[in-house]
Amino acid sequence: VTIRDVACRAGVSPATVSRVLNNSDHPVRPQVRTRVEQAVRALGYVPNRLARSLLTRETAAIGLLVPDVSNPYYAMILRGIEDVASQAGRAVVLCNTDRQPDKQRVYLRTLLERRVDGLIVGGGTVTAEDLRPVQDRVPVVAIGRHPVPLPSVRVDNVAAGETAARHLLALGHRHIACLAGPLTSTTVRDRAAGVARALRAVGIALACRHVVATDFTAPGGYGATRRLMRHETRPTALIAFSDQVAIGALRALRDLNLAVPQQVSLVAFDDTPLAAFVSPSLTAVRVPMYTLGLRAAELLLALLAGQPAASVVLPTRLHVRESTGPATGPKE
Amino acid sequence: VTIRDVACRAGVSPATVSRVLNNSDHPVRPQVRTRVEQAVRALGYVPNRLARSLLTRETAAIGLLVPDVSNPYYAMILRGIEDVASQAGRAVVLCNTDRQPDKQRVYLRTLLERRVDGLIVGGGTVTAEDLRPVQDRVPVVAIGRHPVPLPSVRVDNVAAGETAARHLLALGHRHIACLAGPLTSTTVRDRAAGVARALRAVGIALACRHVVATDFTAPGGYGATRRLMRHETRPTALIAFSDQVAIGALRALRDLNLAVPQQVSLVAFDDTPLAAFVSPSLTAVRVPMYTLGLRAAELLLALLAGQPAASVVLPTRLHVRESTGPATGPKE
DNA sequence: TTGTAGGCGTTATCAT
DNA sequence: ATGATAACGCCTACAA
Repeated sequence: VTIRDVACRAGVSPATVSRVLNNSDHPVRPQVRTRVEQAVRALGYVPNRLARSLLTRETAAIGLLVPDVSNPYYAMILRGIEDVASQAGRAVVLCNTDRQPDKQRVYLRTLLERRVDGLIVGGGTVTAEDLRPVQDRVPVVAIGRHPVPLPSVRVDNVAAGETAARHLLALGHRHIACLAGPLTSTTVRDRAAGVARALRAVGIALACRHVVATDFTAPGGYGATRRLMRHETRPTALIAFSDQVAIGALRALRDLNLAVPQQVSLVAFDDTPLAAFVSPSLTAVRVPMYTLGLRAAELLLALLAGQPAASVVLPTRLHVRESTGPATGPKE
Repeated sequence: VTIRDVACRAGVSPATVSRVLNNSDHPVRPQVRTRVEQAVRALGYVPNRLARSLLTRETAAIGLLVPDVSNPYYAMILRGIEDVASQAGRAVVLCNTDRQPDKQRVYLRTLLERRVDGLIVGGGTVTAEDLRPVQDRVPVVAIGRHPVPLPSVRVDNVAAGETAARHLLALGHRHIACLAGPLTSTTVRDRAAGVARALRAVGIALACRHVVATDFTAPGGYGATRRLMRHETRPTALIAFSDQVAIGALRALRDLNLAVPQQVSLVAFDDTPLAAFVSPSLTAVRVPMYTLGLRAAELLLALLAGQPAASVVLPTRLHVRESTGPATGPKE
């Protein structure tokens, strides 16, 4: 059932139906308008956006490329994006890349074929080469720092890393290690750089083996912690690059009979709702994930509206809770 | 740049280009084929799926309606769906309904306008009326039990509820309460029904005030637990309807100086990766969320391929960990 | 083996 | 105020 059928039934032309449906500013006699509306209802007519898009060259769809939505970090970002997109009448097409270059390429390609109006990329792992065929066709907004120059919404992860490290340094910790995420992630690298910088500022070097790569999961954090704590010179403080990793670390430390924070302090990143509820509650650097998505979507919409792109850097803040404490002062 | 431009540059007709691009079984001279391929590359031609879809009446897109992707439960489901969809060359359009009827209606409508090939609904909150205009246009698969008859993929939540309750009964618990989710969710109602049934079987009634509604979050679980434990007759065991809720409960119990499992036992639902890592680790009924999404997508693809729809019921299993123990036998 | 032409469902332009 | 007509970019009979 097409617009012609409706036109037929209402005894008008397709053009008129179109005008009624789109609340066009073109004048339509009220009589006719209601006749059309009745016909629409009677026939259960649902306009075909494909046909419309073909003509208008707008799909009202945006693509989202992230490593993995089952990671709460990206799930929250996605929620922020979808909220503003839907409010603007736009649909979100989701793609999970798992940080795999070939997946990324394929997804980017199909998103272009689908003629999304714009897209948002996260994870910091899309290359300039992947993006070249995309960038001059549709606006692209990045979440997080990307190797490619792109309008972006991000937090200053270097500063955040420094904040985490300084907190521990202030508590007297000198042996600090990182439970990082995938080392291909710019976010991970920036946080590690921040930690390293804060340590260097007080004359401490962050040894390579004190930055343990893992994935952003609790099991990953668990394994990384156990591996790390095997070393003869155990760190007295850990910085986990996500809440999930921190929760895994917490369990590993418990299994190793290391009390948190009495023997080992732990700082987490992200600060999802869980951080405040686990025991001990996690001292964490809050990253405003929902807002990250929200602002990214807003930025993209602005670009689509022809407005200038102003990259955004959102603030992070350290929330001190139970998982950090003074370096074993009493004993040593 | 359209297919005509490519045709032009390659010195052939659009039809030939189309045949090359779609690997049509229609014969094309190898020479010509490579000429076309070169032209495609030279021009950076990206086919327009909208135009294609308009003609073929297939968009290779599927819609997904869930309450909230930032809930790990749905995030995992989404991941499962997206994995099989992308493998089948299909895109997933995500919609967050927040269980709000009007949002659902709007989304269903726009998904129809976009001519998705089919859709998957989760959350058990879509009504028959909402679905009527949809169902006879595109195949719909449900995740979880729905008030509407629909091919579905689900777990037996009644049985799962029974399992959880029986575990506690076997440990000697007689005062059992539920930290439920939104009572509009069929999943929640089924689990509660299962618990009630198991209790009834041993002559215990599940009082209304022992089923506390909340949302599926840690703060929600925290608040619900505190409210519940104010009662003079405290339950000795709690059943939380998600891991998040359970983690909130764990914190509330700690704040109330109630030891888990010594004074209060706790069973969780879902069993996300976190469950095994928090302390005490959670005895939980595992719900295979990823598989739920996977199978739902497979079911939808089967329907789209014209194959018959066979609803699926996935098994759940109780994983006993640290959060449950015998009812205060020694003391009472 | 290749090309031509018609149409998928809309909207925009130009008449009326 | 309404209608006819021509695209939008592609696929697919059918013709050559």
